[in-house]
Amino acid sequence: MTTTDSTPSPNFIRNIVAEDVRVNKNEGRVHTRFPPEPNGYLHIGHAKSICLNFGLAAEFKGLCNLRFDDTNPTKEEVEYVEAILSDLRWLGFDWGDRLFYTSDYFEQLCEYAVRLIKDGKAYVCSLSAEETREYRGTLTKPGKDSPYRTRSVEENLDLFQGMRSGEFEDGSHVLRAKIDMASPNLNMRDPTIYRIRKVAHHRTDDKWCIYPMYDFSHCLSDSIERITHSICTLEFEDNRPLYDWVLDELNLDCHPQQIEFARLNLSYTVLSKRKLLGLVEEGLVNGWEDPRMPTISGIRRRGYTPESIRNFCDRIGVAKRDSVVDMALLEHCVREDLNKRTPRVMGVLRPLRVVIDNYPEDQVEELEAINSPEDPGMGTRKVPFSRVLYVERDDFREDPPKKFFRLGPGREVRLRYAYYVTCVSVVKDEQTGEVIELHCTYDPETRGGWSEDGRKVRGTLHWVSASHSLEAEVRLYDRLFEKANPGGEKGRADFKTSLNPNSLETLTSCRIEPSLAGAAPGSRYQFERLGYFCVDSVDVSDERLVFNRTVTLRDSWAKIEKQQK
RNA sequence: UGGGGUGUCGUCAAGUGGCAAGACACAGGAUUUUGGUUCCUGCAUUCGGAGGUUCGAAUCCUCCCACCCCAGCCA
Repeated sequence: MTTTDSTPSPNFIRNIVAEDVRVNKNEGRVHTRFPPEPNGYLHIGHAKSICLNFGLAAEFKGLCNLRFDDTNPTKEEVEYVEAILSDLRWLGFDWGDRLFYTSDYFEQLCEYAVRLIKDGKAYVCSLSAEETREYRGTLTKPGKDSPYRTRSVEENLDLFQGMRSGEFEDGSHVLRAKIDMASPNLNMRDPTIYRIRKVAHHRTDDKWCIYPMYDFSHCLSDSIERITHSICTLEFEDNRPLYDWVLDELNLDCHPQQIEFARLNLSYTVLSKRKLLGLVEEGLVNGWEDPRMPTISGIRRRGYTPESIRNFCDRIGVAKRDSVVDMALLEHCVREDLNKRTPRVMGVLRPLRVVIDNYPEDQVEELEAINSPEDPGMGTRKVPFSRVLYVERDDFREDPPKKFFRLGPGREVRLRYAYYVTCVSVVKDEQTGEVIELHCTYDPETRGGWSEDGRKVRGTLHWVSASHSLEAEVRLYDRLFEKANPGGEKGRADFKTSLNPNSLETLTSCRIEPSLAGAAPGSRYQFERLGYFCVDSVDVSDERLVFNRTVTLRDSWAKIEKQQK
């Protein structure tokens, strides 16, 4: 559990709910719901809504339902409902026995529609989609009444029954609410509430060929479930009068309050199902679970913890203004969590061979290493040391710049938990001039990395024993987009043009310390000095270790180096 | 140029007539066998702008400006 779980920060929705409870509105009940449409995978933006809805219910000892808003069979699939269910469980939320589907209510919804027709509040309109658009008017010009608006109740009842029983083709008729074609709010210009779709539904199959629209079904589903606070995003503000209209006209005793908040935007990525689906369909990423995706399943595979995501959602707040949260905050949250919980381990991403000239050929020492400086309770392990090692290529410079504390010709550094070593010579490839091997000497008096004489070394390097280390593949992930706001830029440029071509770098010859043999899929480690990594949960096998880099460690040397340029 | 919303630090965000919280980021410094972690310090005399009310305004009033959403038989 994270420390912030119990201290929610104030926000306007919480204030509304707290006040409602205080004055005993809804008999003091708090009942929210999370209502995804199963037309894609959940992303971090949904996590904000999930944490808000479930969090409010928990805080005020209420309930939160899970409801699949499955009213459009052309876009929805069981694959998505299953993915959503497993993402929600992984995030750590529990809806008890309150898993619902709007499709559960199709019969009841249909009865409500009939009631509206009988009350003269709805009519069957036989305009084509295009004609409907023309009749609707524009932002500045009022619409015109449909010629079908004055059909009799009997005729409407008959036609709607015909729609339901499959007598008509898709698009030939719709059921519309009779409100006001001159309303300045376009949503109130006789909105469509039922349309014909002769398409199999993932749950009701071909039982229905008419499906209710969002504006009709959502408020009614909320009311049926006796929801008290119906929380949605800002773009539904204009739909609120319609939400209220339906419930008022039907005179329902349970009339939930719709409250809107700003959806999450995150820098360097996009959070829209449509755009994410585009990336998946065009093969620009490897599916919804690609570790670069801001989807819950992508983030999970990347190595994030549910706790870090929930903590992030608590920290970003809830408000009505459009905003873009810095990706650095998400990264901070996962580092904070992983720092406390992961064991440290040594792995060399880009190996450079090092021979310790004065170390006996056949000798191997088992050196003790601490598993976590954050938690001594995690104990220690043995790491083998021998004459031939690998260190990180980045840790050697033939011509070290200022403030470079690592290895260079003639320099002495500490090998973590091992010895002080001094670089005595450099072997280069005759053709390319590339450094391919270092020769060092070690000081036997510094075993464990301490020196009796108190002399100091500036740098401590991670390393592995060449013959004992394991080969591994490591995937380094970076931001998916180069632009901070790829979705929200002005102008016409396609968001995909700012995709980061270097968002994935695969390293195949990495060397990992032997304690990682058989590491479980999904298990997380800190590779010292490099970052947090997890064993990939998809591409694993007995003979192959694959790691995903969740996030780098903060790197103040990188900043210094950048400043020097 | 219809309607609905929103403007508080680089980025989020509290604040609802009485001294502008906090977090991230950033910049310094201390500790450190991870250039990690941790710790300390600094970082909005001013709240989109201009007027007004008031002893007192980010909060109330007036006007203006900017940005976001709405013309699916999507949600």
